[in-house]
Amino acid sequence: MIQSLFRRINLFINIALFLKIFDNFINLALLGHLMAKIQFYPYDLDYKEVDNNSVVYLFGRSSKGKRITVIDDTFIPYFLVKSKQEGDFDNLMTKIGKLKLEEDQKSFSGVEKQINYEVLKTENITKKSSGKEINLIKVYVNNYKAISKISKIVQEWDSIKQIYEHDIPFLRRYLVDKGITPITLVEVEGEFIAQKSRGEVFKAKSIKQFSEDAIKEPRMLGFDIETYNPDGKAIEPDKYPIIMVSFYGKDYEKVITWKKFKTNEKYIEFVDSEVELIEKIKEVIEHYKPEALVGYFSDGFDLPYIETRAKKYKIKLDLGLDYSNLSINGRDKTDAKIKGIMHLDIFSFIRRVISRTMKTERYDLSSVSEELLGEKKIDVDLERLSDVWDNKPKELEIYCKYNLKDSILVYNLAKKVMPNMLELVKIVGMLPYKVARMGFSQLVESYLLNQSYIFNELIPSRPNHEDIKQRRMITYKGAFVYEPKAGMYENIAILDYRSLYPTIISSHNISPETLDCTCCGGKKTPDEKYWFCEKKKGFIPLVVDDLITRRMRIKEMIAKKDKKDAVLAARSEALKVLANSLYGYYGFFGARWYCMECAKSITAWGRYYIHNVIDKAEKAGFKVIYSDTDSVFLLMGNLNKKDIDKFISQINVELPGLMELEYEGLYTSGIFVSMKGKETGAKKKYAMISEDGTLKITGFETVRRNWSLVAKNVQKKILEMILKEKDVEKALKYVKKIIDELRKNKVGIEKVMISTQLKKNVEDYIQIGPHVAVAKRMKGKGIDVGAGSMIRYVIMKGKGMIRDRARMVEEIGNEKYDSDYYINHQVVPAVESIFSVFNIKKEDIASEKEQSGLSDFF
DNA sequence: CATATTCGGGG
DNA sequence: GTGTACGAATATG
Repeated sequence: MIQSLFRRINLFINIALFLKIFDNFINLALLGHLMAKIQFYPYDLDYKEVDNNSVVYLFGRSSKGKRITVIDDTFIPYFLVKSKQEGDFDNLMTKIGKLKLEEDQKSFSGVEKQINYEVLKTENITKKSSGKEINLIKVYVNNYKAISKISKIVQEWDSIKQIYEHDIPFLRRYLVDKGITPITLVEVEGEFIAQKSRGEVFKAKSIKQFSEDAIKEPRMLGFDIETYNPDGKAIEPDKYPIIMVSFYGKDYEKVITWKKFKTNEKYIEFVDSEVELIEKIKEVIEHYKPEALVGYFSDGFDLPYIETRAKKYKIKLDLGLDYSNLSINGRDKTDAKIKGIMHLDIFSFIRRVISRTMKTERYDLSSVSEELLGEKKIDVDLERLSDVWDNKPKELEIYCKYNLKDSILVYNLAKKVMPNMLELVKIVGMLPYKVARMGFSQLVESYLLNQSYIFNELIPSRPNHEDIKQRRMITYKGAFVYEPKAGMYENIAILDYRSLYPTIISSHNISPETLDCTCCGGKKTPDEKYWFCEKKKGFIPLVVDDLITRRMRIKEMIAKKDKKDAVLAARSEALKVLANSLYGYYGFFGARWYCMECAKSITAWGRYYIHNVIDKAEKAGFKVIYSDTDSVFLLMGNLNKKDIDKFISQINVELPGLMELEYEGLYTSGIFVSMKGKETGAKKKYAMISEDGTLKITGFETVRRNWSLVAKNVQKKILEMILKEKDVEKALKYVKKIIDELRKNKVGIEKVMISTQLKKNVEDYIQIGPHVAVAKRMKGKGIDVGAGSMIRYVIMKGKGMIRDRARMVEEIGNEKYDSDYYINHQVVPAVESIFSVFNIKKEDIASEKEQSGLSDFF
């Protein structure tokens, strides 16, 4: 019955498709093969080999707002060759020009197909390399696969020094050489053709960038699935079905589920089975026509899950604009692609790019939404979902709400970070789909590839495995961190260097080709034996200069506006991120422009400049209490803001180029704690309170998962009491009160519960921790737990090892939790380093007696 | 203490 | 994607 229904639906789709093609034919007839000129915003690209040719497909929005696929087969791939002797060029070019390879390839049907790889033509060109103009042979080949095939042969010849630019990703090469920036307006000449596709298809004769005008508000659709997942176990798409899916877009909200219950919610739609639910997913995407499909961890969860389920039912997920299937790539399934639709996993982008400006330590949808949108997920007990699904469908409505809310959050997050993503796309010139998944090193490299073409710089090759292995072993001295003296301080001014490393690269001309130049013996790097050219600006310093000055211009524009401009702010942020990443890129083992000497020199100069400020600050009468990389913490003492300003300008006159020391702010008080069991102050662990009363906590592990809530809360509370109210006595009393409540078992179970995730199956553990012991017992009771299960347990009173006293919350009954454990292993360790600053020992914190001589401590 | 593994995110 | 994330944190030898 259902089968025949599907056949009917399929037939219907096929008829619709036929009509569409027919419609295109009519268009074609009307056009009469007339060449047309159109403009569109490409937002996704793909390439294929057709008849031994490399063909590029550009998917985008036409200037009329419709979906369009532009086919371009005019680009000829190439690589570069450097010969050993320049005199031999003509002979060599002729020899290379004759290269041709044939290869038989078996196709699906077993028919052998012949593939040709051949050199189409050769050219003599020049490029800059290591600061010099060099002559190269540009070898054009018939398709992109031929690059690796033919370059490998050429590389072996005696007359060849080296091959270059044979390892540039094809689409990257295409975009750079054609001068096309994704998402901005591109002009194409050609004609509309009939081809199976969602939207129009246009065959290009020529293509060029038209303007910097960028696509406005991509049409987005947020989505999220819920799956049947008994016992909160590791996720198993092979075993359990998808039970719900939600979508949220502009004027669109929907939840689809296949268990019926009574509801008045209009957004809930019922189907009869998981099969129908998957078909419905396809239908929604077909009708909504999103340009961007956005999910949260959808690369690693939603889309792979949907794909696995669809495969089980033999449903084709031909969602691409060209009806190609959804493809899940990457060893760890971390890349889900739909051709012609930007699938954006917003989690990936936020964690990689946005995270550096965020406070949250966890990147789950709820924490991220709370920080960026000011709202959380709906709080439901997901562990019950499978039970409700089986036994109490009446209660499913709240789960539908929960499901929809996730899509709403994802949609709003995507909207929020879209300016950042699109600005990065424009600057680095890479596709949104890619940018959303790139780390800093890749973003930087993408930008450098673009800039190389503009500056006519030869692109260095990727390192091979051996290089990477060696590079990984190299370590070098990093930034300077001052060892603070533990204690509480008042009136602290923080000064820092604005963009320290980028301005060092620029001011000291730190670049691979300016390193140890032969034209001038420049100033030697402190602590090192290198120097950098003082006559000719290097490629990367030029790029950094450009990034810094562009950002300054944008900041001026922002200052002139009275309203907050999200796009300008995003552009400024993107430029800053790229400039800041160049230092790390020099030292990154996978980098094309890897330069360990450069990275070393940057940190060496950094140490030099920060020491310089420390020394001069002390001479000027400030007491330095802390310093890390690019910042110094000064005690104001008898000095005031004017003295600070004077000091800063005194430093700044002497700084070269774009380097600048800035005033970060004044903090009314701050606390530095000592290292565990040691006298010395801990680096990177302090808490400060600024003039406006905001608390800044750095390095304290207040947010770690396997701490009980009571310990986390106490730590934060007492930092506030000490810094805000400057009342150590109150803080101590507070801790004692909590300890007393623990002793009397008055603190609620939810606050002493500890959550730890099982990393593997219970049987596989050799070391039995408390959470494993609990899991074992759960198994004994027939509760199915395994790798991935979150075990929540409480340590109970009694004798013996801690693991034998761990109980799951449901087991507790009238028993009491072990107060001593929570006092001595949770609360006291969380606060002892803070109190030891005031000479209060842990015995004093935990002692049952009311502290008699508290005043002794002050 | 060095090396191997696993985790995140998702239900 | 001219392919095979990544960097931190934890577990094991």
